[in-house]
Amino acid sequence: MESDILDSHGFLIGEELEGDDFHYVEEDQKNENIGPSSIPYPSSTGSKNNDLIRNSRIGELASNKAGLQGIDKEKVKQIIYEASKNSAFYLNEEKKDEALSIKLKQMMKKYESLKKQNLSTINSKVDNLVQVAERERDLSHIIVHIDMDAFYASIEERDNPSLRNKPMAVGDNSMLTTSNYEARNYGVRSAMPGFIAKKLCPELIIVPCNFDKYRAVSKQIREIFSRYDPDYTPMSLDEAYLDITKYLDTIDESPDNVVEQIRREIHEETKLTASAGIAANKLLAKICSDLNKPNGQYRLQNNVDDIMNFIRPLSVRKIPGIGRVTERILNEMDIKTCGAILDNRVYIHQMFSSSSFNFFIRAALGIGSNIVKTDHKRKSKSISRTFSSLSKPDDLYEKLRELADHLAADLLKERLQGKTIAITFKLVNFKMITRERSVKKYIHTADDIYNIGKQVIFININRIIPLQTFESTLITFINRF
DNA sequence: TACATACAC
DNA sequence: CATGGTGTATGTA
Repeated sequence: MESDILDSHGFLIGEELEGDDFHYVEEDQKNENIGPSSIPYPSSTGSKNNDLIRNSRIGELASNKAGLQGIDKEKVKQIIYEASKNSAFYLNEEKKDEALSIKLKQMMKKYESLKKQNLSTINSKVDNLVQVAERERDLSHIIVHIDMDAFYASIEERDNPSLRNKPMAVGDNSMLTTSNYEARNYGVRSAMPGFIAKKLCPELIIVPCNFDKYRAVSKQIREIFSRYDPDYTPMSLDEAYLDITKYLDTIDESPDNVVEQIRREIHEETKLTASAGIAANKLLAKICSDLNKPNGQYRLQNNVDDIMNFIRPLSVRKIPGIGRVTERILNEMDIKTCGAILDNRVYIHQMFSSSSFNFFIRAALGIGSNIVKTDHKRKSKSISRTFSSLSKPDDLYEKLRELADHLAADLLKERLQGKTIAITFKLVNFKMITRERSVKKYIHTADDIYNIGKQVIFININRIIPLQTFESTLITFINRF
């Protein structure tokens, strides 16, 4: 996706928030995670409605660059706010935001006191840790990240020409998974409810998901990937990492030309476009693949100076693993770019866990993994469905039955078994509660899942979840292995 | 182990 | 007439 506020390198600073396509990932999820998860932040001022619009998921939906042929950003925000403000969903977002603000405020208290201290004794220790990270830098591989452009939407347009050049999205009235570029001009984005999108763009055409088709196309592009790296890592149906180092040894071509060729083959064989990033590791390749979207590629040379010049002005939000919340925390400390992470490394060190510190520092140095493998061991299997409020426990058990049957069937396909069953209740107010139970022996049958799940539900209906709220709307079973 | 949060897609 | 589903990592108790 094209950026609007560019610095000398063409990188986006500050603004951003285009958020990529949002895809259901039904298979081959290789989420190699990364970032700091729950950060022990405490703190902030009870921010109000306006802040919520700015900070929450709802605000995030509005903050992209709408406004070419459609409406401007303020208008988009306003429409989303009007459509959301009285909903249970919005209320829950507001609550979550308040909690976050309190934590942020406490964090800031700590930060302010740190700023008054003399931290010079810690300096050398921190610099040492930076040196340790620097020694991990490996510039010997050429890693490619390939990302299909508006994947689901492009497939639907390809197969139905009447959809072309019109604002269109894939999904349904309650949730969109992808929108095409015309729709994005109206502020219509993935992860936006269809009914809100329609308010932003009344002409919007919403096409239902067709996963079988997307999977088939995914298989096609993966076959192409395997020609260049048999050990490529698929991250989702439309995205993958390749290590083309070995391939380059067999041929007298530049990395850029090879990637052009991959993208050309994708286009010839699927009539779809892809974008790509080429760099020394997965972190950098991923960031690069976003820079010349759609239908473009970006090469970052395997050279420390180039990498540092590239990463220094980059908004922290561009780092995979730094999301809305972490960005907010960093911004609160006046850290907006990767360069600022390095400049404030001592504060980062004192404010965060060591694993978070290590993550931030490596990201800011442009250091990341360059291991690209196909094999992957799954750690959990889950199934979840949202349904309208239920009033009787028996209704809940019935849902449990259905989901347990499905889950067991899926487990059988992969010959999986596990020892932990977790159930997530989504209450009518959108609050999520999870309760789990581990057992001694491995289980995999629908009956076992059902029976354990039923106990978990039974206990919590009577004790933790008040009868009223157990008009919950969702159940998830998670099986850990 | 149990639960919550953050993140990606 | 209304805001999804699957998976991973991490912090805290």
